[in-house]
Amino acid sequence: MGTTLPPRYDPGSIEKALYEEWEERGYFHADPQRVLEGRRDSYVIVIPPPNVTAVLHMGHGLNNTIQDVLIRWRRMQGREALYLPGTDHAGIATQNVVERLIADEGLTREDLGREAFVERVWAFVEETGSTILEQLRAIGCSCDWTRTRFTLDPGLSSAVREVFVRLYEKGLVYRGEYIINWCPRCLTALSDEEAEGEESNGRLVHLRYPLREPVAGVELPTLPDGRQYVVVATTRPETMLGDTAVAVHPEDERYLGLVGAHVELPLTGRSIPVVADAYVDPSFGSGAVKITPSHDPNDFELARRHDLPGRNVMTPDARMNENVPPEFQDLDRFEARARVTDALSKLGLIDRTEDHTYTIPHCYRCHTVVEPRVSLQWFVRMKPLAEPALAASRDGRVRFTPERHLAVYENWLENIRDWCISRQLWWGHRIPVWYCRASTCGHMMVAREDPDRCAQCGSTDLEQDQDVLDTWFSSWLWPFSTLGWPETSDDVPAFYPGHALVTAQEILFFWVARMIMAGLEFMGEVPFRDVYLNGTVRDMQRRKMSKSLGNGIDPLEVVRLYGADALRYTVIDAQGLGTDILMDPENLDDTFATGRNLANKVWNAGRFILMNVEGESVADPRADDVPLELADRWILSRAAAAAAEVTRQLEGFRFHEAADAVYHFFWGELADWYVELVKHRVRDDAEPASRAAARATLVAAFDQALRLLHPIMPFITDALWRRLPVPAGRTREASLMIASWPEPGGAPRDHDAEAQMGALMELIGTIRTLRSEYDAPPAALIRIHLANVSGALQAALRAEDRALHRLARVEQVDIGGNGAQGAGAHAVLRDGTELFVPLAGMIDVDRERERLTRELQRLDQQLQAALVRLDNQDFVRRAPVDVVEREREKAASFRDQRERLAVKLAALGEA
RNA sequence: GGUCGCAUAGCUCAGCUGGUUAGAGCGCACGGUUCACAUCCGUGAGGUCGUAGGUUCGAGUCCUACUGCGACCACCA
Repeated sequence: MGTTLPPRYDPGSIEKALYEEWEERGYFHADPQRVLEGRRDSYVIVIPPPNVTAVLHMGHGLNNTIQDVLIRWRRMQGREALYLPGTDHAGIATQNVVERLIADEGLTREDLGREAFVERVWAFVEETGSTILEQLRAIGCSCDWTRTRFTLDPGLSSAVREVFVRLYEKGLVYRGEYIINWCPRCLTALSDEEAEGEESNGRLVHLRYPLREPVAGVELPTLPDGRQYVVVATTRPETMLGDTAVAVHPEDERYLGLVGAHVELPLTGRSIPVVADAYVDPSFGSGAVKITPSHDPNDFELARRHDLPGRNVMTPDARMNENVPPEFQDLDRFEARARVTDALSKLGLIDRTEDHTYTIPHCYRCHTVVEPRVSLQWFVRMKPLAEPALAASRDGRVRFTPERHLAVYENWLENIRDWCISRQLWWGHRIPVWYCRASTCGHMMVAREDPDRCAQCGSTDLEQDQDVLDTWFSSWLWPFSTLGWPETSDDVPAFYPGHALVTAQEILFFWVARMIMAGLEFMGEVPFRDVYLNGTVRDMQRRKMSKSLGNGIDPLEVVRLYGADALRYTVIDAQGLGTDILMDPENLDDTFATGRNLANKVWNAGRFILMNVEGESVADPRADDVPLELADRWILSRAAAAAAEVTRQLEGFRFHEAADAVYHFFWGELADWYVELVKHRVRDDAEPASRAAARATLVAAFDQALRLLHPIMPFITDALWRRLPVPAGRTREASLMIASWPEPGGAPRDHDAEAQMGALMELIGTIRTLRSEYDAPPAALIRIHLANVSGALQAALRAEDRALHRLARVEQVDIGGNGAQGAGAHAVLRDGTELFVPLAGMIDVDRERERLTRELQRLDQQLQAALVRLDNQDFVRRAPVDVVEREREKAASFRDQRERLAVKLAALGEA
């Protein structure tokens, strides 16, 4: 003992060593045996695996802190808590990063070839891939690092294969030629979710398509050369080169005679038919639509219905191909757009052009405008998977917090479309499909193990499908693939299903919904009971933090400046239910003030307490022979209340409220009141029994506060907790991390003590207010008069007879009698106790008179309101008895107070 | 176009099952060197709870409409 703590908390000096110690002692490790043997219930959170190339940002900071709070809290509750870490190979994202790297060397991935390129990516991943996991340690995440997983690990890869094969065998995986979202820059297919709509300003160009031959009975405008024409509109004029029809609504009277006729497709000379289809909205534009089956999803569908051919006019990188007139060949699509418009204009075939705002899909990785493209891809049939997932949310097997996300989730599942899972990338899980290359065979094999010969013809000339799977095809298995599935293990039965899934709402569809589907399909159970969707971290202009905007906050910088605890507390305190979090990247001092200040306060309270309890043993305040005083009983009762409150809030994922509750107990009650109340009792010269009780209570209350705060601020709480003395005969864990959570109801409330201290605290507060209001010199001792003193206050004044003197500088208290005369300040406490402070020579009598007048008016209003209510027969008859009773008491008390006030006012007037 | 959400102090937000005088932090103002802490302590000002109706004995809380924001989804060329 004896080493005094420095007056300022220096997180840097304790965090790293503490973390290493926790890890070395195995506190992070979850043991399946303890669960399987029934000794403990599990509590499992799998991390949303960050991209392997990612660097920690505030979004991760918030997300992982929430997870760690839940994990640490449950661990303290005695659960076998597993926080399972890992990373995602992030197909396109990672491939793009490495492509950019080799571009600096003047190389493309084609230059390297597939094998060398993939090796290159592996090298990069091995070199940098643990960065983000290391950073999670810095913010205190208690992950079980012995179970760190990567989506491309052999085990997880075999899970991917198993799932692909099973779905194929069930007929839920199929291959087909469809129109899909294609990124012309990444040169791969994308799922619908990966194509993000972004609003942009374009032009809606109305084109004139001349009729091949005159049609009778249809009123159509004519060109100068006398030919009739129909007008069609498009935002992408270049696609007209791939038109294979024009469509009108079957009941559109304007065009009835036109169906079956042909128009000439300008610039190409091709002749294309007019078809009728209900998809066309007669009220939009001219009511006629150009049909480009190869470049528009709706047109693709319509063409299938009408057996129309497609005509692909673009290369994979979105340049015009050989299917267009020579003058447009090889032009980029946007360049072609301008040239086609020009050419049509010269021919007098542009009817008009208007500005148009519309939403077009962009690649979610590189933001290039997606080009719909017909190609041969692999898909998962989603309806059969979505139905059980819907049922699970409807019967409450999965709950969403905040609840409103449930509707979004269900809406998506109800309208689910098939999932395009093949990607024309090199980095990822290769599709486990082989094609026989023997000229007469061509057999396709879908296999768990790499085949060495064709199952049909025996040829060894096999070629594996060139494509890889969507990254999310491995992520959706994360809750069980990380536990070793499909191999049998102790981990699966011990830790599946898990409990909470904490993530950002952006990946509700990408990941959460699909995990629920996969869990139900392959494990027969939902992967977690609760889905908590945390808010988004934004800057003061509410913009999302991003690298490109440069408005991010580096969590490690915050840790360096204020410590991990300050970071954690700040984000947890800011995480209201369903709210975004606003932080100012320009002003870290203010942004993290809440957490930083609290850490400092905890540290200093710890200093004070340790300073006073060092060197001697302390008792357990609940032991029979400890003569607890009022303040002691009060703070112990408040500690019990805080435990109940914090627990309740955490159970409801109300992080802000949980943080607020600990904060209020710690700072507002323990530090501001209890510590001040007992300062004189812990001194060496204090009365020994009283001193012993105060020291015992101080230690017990601080212990409780540290436990409640530990999930949010693990470092500072453990560091201080370890130095607290242990009551004789008691033992304690080596770390707060594995100590027990104060269960609500574990200690009884003391309602008498709370009422008595409440009255005393209000009295002290009121005296302080009056002193401040009348500018009483801080050191000046005063005398007060009390009348109509409540029983609670009487008891409190007896028990804490020095509190008024110490906390409000009151040197004498006169109770009852008629000393309350002359000029002075008057106040009535909530329990009806009247306070009179004679401040002769110190107060402004006029001002006080004004104040009392205002007070009188206020009381009048309140009295009136109460009387009106009591006058209401319905209220009196129907409202609960205690409510009516309270109203009566209130009215009586208002009337009482009013009378007394009037007297005082009169007295003041005469003074 | 569809679905959902939000509107409470200067700012950011709590207010959970409708029930004492609607709260917190920050900011602001005033005062404070008492041996835990100025990253602190004490005190204060500041609210017709978006608008209009309704339900109820009672509404910040429930219902309806309106206004203003926002999110997600969507095939109007």
